[in-house]
Amino acid sequence: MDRYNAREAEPKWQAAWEEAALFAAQRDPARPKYYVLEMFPYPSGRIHMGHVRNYTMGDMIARYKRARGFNVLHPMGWDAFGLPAENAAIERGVNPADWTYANIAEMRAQLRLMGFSLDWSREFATCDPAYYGQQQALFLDFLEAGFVYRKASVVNWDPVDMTVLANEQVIDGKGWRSGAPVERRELTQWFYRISDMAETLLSALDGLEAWPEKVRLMQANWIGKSRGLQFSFPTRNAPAGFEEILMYTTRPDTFLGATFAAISADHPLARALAKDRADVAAFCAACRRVATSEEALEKAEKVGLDTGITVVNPFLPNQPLPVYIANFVLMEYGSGAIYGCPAHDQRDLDFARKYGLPVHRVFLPADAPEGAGEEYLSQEEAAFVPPKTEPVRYVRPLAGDAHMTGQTAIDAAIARAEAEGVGQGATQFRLRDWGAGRQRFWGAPIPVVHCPVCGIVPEKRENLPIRLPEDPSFDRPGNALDWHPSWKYTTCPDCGADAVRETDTMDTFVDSSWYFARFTAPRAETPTQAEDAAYWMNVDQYIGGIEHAILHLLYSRFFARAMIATGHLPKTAAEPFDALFTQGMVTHETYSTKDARGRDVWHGPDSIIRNEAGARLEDGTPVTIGPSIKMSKSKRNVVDPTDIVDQFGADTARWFVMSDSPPDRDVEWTASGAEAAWKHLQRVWRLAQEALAAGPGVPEDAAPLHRATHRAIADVTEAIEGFAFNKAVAALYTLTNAVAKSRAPGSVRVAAMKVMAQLMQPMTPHLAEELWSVLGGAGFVTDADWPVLDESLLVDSSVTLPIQINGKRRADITVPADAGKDAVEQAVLADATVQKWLDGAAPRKLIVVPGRIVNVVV
RNA sequence: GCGGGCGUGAUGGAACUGGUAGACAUACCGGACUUAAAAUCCGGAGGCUCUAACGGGCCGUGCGGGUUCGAGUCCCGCCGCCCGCACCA
Repeated sequence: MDRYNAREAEPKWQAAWEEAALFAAQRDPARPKYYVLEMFPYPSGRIHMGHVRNYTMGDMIARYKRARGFNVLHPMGWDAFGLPAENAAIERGVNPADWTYANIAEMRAQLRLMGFSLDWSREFATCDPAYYGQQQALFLDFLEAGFVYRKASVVNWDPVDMTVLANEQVIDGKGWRSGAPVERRELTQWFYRISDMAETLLSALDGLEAWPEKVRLMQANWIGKSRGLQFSFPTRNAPAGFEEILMYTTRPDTFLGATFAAISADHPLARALAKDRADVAAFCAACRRVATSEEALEKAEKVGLDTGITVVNPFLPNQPLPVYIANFVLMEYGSGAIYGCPAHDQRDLDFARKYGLPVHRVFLPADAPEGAGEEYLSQEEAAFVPPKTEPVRYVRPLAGDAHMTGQTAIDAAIARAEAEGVGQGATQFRLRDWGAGRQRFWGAPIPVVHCPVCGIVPEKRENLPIRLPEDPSFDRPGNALDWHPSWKYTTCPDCGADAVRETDTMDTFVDSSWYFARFTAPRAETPTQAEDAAYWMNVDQYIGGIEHAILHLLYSRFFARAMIATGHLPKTAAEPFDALFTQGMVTHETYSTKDARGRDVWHGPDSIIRNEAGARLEDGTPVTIGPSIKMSKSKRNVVDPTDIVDQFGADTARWFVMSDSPPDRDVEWTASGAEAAWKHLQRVWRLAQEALAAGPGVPEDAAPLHRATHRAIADVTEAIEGFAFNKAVAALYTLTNAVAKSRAPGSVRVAAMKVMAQLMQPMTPHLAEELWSVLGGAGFVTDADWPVLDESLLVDSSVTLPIQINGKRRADITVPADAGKDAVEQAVLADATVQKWLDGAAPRKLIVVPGRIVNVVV
């Protein structure tokens, strides 16, 4: 009997689908649409197993929905701007565009081998001028509508590479590439006004019911809403212009526990003082030397400098508070100034003890005994920070009773402060505006011109796209657009004077913030096309990695709203992704040996001989087997999907990554697992051949196979709908076993195998086509309707009920499925095992759950 | 520190709103076929224990308690692991 030959069948069916243009989506208002999208890849050069898993999930949904009669849009493109292309240019002297497009060609070919049902006619790369030109048009509309603006801000600056660094690119205070100490610089930069939408972006999260709770929480935390009191304290001894300091607190109930105030080193008052006082200047400079990364901040000791200035708390006029400049106060949050309440904040307490400041208690645990120690903390005590919802006993209440919860006290404190004109309730967000300019070459140029006469002037729309030059050079650090001999020199679109282009390019997150909308009309002369956007939006199912839970998804939600406001999307697209699924990673064991100096040397799976006893290199050197972790080049625990396709075919890889592990968890790639998947597909193929060759068989055996087939239809359908692909695979194994055991007539087995082909089509489409074809199915199985479930076949005529005695299973009983409670009770009481346990007595209790279980209490 | 999630055989995992724990698979063991191996097919299997056998018994979902006729599932208290966020005032 012939084996199933994936190497021949897969290209054959891919070509046939292509020929029939099965996956080219056409707008068709008569049919319900379904838009399924996987996060598009960065063209790094090769696809990896993570891609295979991600796109197989999307393909399963796309193929399943198509079979259910939906008009499916399932596009693919390339998130093609970014630093790796520039690094390749610097290291190897290649042109970033050439490098990128070569990678795209390579990866496109690899993706096509997988047989995904993608509409390749909609493909684009974000580095295509046709794409980023429309992005520039969007930018101009956003600028006009006020969604984009310029402001000065403090950034991490690498003085060697001459570029701004993201916090993630600062390692131990040094630039990740240059190793130079990072400076904090104030630069004028482009920003998206996302913070104005903080409230909307937060409250709309509630409506995203088909998003993982985890992602919604992460976004909510990132937006970081807090309710508190904003107020000013009058100053003494402060320079002119600083008669008061604006502050913010979320715990105004601790107002009377304030014993000091602190401002950021970047606070205007600190800067003013630094001009005249060397000690202040030196201290502030030292604070700034610490990079803004969280890691660096956490390690830094909390230090402060007494300015000699004091502020007066209007509720404690006789206790002026010293004002410190402190390294832990952030200018970016609130107003850059705080008061310290050491008794109820550990950080403030550490600071107070270090500088010998008083520690005044505001409240005690509700059940604390009255008496000594009520007003001041002893030296050993930690700060008392109970949840706001917990009732406590106030010894220094600003307003309200002695006994109340923190929240009640906060509300009362705000009310009193407002009534006395001392401050007002205010909401703060952690979310800051999105700095969207990068001093890099390989990004979409920001389409504005700096004119010495007119200032910042938007480029004329008819001049878009503003293309990147095709001949950049990377022989010196910094932004190649800046060094280009001619590119930036232009004339002012308004007055015609000599002017220079903006050389900042857009953050690559901009590119990915609207590509899903562009896919609905990828060749339109405007960013989107109204009918297409109205028909295809929203994305019904979005699938990608959890690593994009915050930035990409938040920026996309912002962009969708800004695009609605500027007329590029229908109002219904404010939340562009109806459902989100975050898939787990593909992991693999790691293999290491030690070199002469005792350092780890990593080995790839294909250089290892692995058996039960362990692992060794081909020359016999024993190898240490490490835990299964995400496939990565540095640990070399990578399996190339193309190798698997060569060896077993795409269907095997697809089947394997859907098996065993739930899609939101990690799946461990193993050689034996891949082989087992391949064997299973071969087995299915063999069963089809056997079914075709089978004779009349045993007619009585037709019914069980018929039932097993419909059980599989029910289970696979439910599993796919519920994103439980591992259970869909399990249900198909069960059906396979049923066919293998069946002695039903050949025609019945052929019918079962045709259903098998239909149910396997979303996972292993090539094998499914081959089966469908030899079994005599009409047309493509890819184009066939989903099999129709006959629910009556799911019900058995009799059921076996377990019998528990005192909650322990002791026996079982088979009764007609429609047997009434009385009939079941009688049958149970007649059962030999039950009679043995009852020993002649009547049961104390008899619980019958129809169709489920019986419990006898003796 | 804050927030979230998870602990089930050798392994990945399954178990609907409390109702036969371990589906399905991997690895493993035994058998058939074969000169042999591979492939394939058939069978076994949570642990302990009693029995010559057929069949029983006890224990068992991280640990300890609770609710219930009945708990992997619900409640309380611990332990461990993973992930995200964090000088956020």
